[in-house]
Amino acid sequence: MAQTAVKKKERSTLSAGDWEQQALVLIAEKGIRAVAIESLAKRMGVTKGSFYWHFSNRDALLEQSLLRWEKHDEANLQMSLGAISDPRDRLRSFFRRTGREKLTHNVYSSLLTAADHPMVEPLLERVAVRRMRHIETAFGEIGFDPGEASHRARLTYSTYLGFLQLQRQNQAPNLSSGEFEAYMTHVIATLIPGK
Amino acid sequence: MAQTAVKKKERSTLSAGDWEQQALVLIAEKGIRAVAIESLAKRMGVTKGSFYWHFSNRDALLEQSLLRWEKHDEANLQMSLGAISDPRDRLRSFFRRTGREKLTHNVYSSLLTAADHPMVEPLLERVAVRRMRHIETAFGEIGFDPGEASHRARLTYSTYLGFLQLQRQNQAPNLSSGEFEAYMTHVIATLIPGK
DNA sequence: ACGTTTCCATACGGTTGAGTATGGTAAAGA
DNA sequence: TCTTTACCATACTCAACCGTATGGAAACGT
Repeated sequence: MAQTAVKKKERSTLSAGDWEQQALVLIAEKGIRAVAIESLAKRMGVTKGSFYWHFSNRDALLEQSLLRWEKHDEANLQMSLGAISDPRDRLRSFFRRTGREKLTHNVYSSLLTAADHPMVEPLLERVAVRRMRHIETAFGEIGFDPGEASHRARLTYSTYLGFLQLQRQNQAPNLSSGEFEAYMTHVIATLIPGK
Repeated sequence: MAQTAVKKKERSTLSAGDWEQQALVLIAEKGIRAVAIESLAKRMGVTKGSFYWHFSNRDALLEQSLLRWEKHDEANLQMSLGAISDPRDRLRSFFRRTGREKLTHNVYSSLLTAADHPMVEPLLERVAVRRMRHIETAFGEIGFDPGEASHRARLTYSTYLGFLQLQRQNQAPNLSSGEFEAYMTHVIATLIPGK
C-alpha cells in the first residue's frame, strides 16, 4: 500500500484516491507547496481537466490527502506500538520507526516545514498530541508519576522532532550506519532510565 | 537593536540595511517566502523602485539579510554562552535563551521551515554545527569523553530543535508560565547529569 | 546657478499557477 | 441505436510576483 495509484498504470480512468495518493508522494518529496495541480496532472499522465472533475479546487485535494495520511498514521501508530506490551520496548520501537514506513514518515517530515499552513497546523497538533499521549502512557506504565511522565514524554517527542530536523539537514547520522545505532543507544539510555 | 529601521520612520532616505532588517522581521513573522518585494516596499512606505536601487534582485536581499542574521546570531552565541565559565550553567543558559532575543530566535524558527531553500540550507547547517560544537565543548569540559560528548551534544540540540517545533505548534508550555520552568528543570536534569 | 548623484514613483512586460468554459470521446444504460 | 454520464483535453481568464525602463525630484558638489 503506497503504490495503489502508481502501479495501476493501465487503468483507463483515475479515481480521487489516486490523486490524493500521488499528492502525498509529492508532499513527501518536495513539500506541500510543490503540489501544483498542473505538474501533478503531468505526473499522472493527464491534464488539469481531469483534476477539476474530481476535486473542486486545490484545497479540497489537500484536505482529503492530509486526512488520508492522518488516518494511515493513526492506524500505523496503533499497530507498531499498541502491540508491544513492554513500555520500554514500545519506546525503543517508536524511535526506530524513523527508518521504516518511509512514505508516511517523509510526509510528516515535510509537513513540519509547513506548520504555518492553515490546514497543516491543526493536523500536526492532533498528531503530536496523539503521539505524545502514547509515549506518556508508556512512561506511566514504567512507573513515573503523572507529572514526571508528562515532562518526559514531551522531552522524548522533542528529541524525535529535533532528530527529524537534523536529518533533513543531513546533520544526523545515516540510518544504516553504525554511528546511528550508537547514537540511538545513547538516546534510549538517556531518555528511558532503568533496566 | 531590532528596530533600527522601524524607529527611523522620519528618515528621508532608506539604506540597504533597513531593507535587510525589515526582511528579517517579515521572515520571523511569515516565513521567507512571504518576502515579496512589493509588499515589503509597502511596509516601508515606498515602492519597488526604491528596492531595485538598493539591490539587484530578491536573492541579493535574502543573501544579505541572512548573512546579517548569521553574524548577529554568532555574536550572540559568543556573548551569552562564551562568558559563562561553568559548563553546566552554560548549557542551562542555552536552553533559557529560547525566551529572549525574540526576533533572532523567531527568524531561526522560521528558517527551519524553509530548509529546502538553496540559500537557507547551508546557513542552517553552519549554524547547527556551530551551536552543537559549543554544546559539545561544554560536555567535554564537564568530563565526558569525546564520543559521549558528541552524542550528548546532538541529543541536546535535537531537544532544542524539537522544542522550537512544538512551540510553533503552540504545543509547548508558555515561556512565562510555571509549567515552563518545571519542564526546563526536568530537561536540564535529564540532559545534564551530575551536580 | 547648474549639472550630477541619489533615491524613489510609475508604467510596463513576462512568468507561474489557480480556476473556468467548453467541447470531445468512450462506455454504459435504455 | 441513441443518449446519457463519466472522464479528460484545450483554450482561455485572472491574480500575484519578479524584474525593467524611464522619468522626476531633492540634495549636493563646484
